[in-house]
Amino acid sequence: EDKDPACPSEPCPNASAARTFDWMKVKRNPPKTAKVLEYGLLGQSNTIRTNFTTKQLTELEKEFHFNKYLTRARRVEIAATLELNETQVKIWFQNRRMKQKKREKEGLAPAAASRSAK
Amino acid sequence: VMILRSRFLDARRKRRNFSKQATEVLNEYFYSHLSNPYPSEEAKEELAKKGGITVSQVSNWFGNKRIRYKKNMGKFQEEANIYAAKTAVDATNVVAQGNQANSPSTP
DNA sequence: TCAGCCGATCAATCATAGTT
DNA sequence: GAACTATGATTGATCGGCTG
Repeated sequence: EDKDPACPSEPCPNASAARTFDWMKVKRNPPKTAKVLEYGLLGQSNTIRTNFTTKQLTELEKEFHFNKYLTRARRVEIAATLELNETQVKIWFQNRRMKQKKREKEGLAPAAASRSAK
Repeated sequence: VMILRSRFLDARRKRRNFSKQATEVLNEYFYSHLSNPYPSEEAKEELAKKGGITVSQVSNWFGNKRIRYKKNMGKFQEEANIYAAKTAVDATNVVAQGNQANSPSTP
């Protein structure tokens, strides 16, 4: 069985095997969280994912238990207290809510789960 | 500012590799839909059922697979060929168009 | 017109399981 | 058994669509 002649060189746009489809080219914009802080050491933007400290996470989690949704005022408050952007706080709550939903959904259907008895 | 990599507390991360069966089902879908490997919620449920895993695990698998595949396509060529031979439905462009009565080559 | 939310996904990273 | 690789899960952040 012969598939295709495989293309030696070049971006052969018609190879049944290894074609590059659009989804493979998708590129996300780097996080805007790149702060150039005080120092002018810019150059490469800190396109790094912010690592929240345990303290920040603890506070956020605490707040989440109190309110699943934040008001503008509360968000400003928390952001200031934890030294985060309002956006970061907003996004954190959004992600947290999704996580919560996922948890509930999963923890509520373990039903039959027995593959092969080992 | 040092480490703080206190990622501890995550004892939950007790990973277990999927069964051969699950991996088989997932890869079959992935490679037979290589032009658009984004299963719908229904498809995910179907795959989850066939593979004996959860829908979330199916989502995680596809997420990881897509990223890793495009990161290093060459590394998956062999695997692609293996599964490509198994199920070939997908054609260049996704599909759809209203016909739904017969599938050309499918037992 | 526009900011916040949802749902899905990305992308980097963690921690472990499997190989060499 | 260390060193390296394969892989499942987690998560801050992005994308597109919908809505008040």
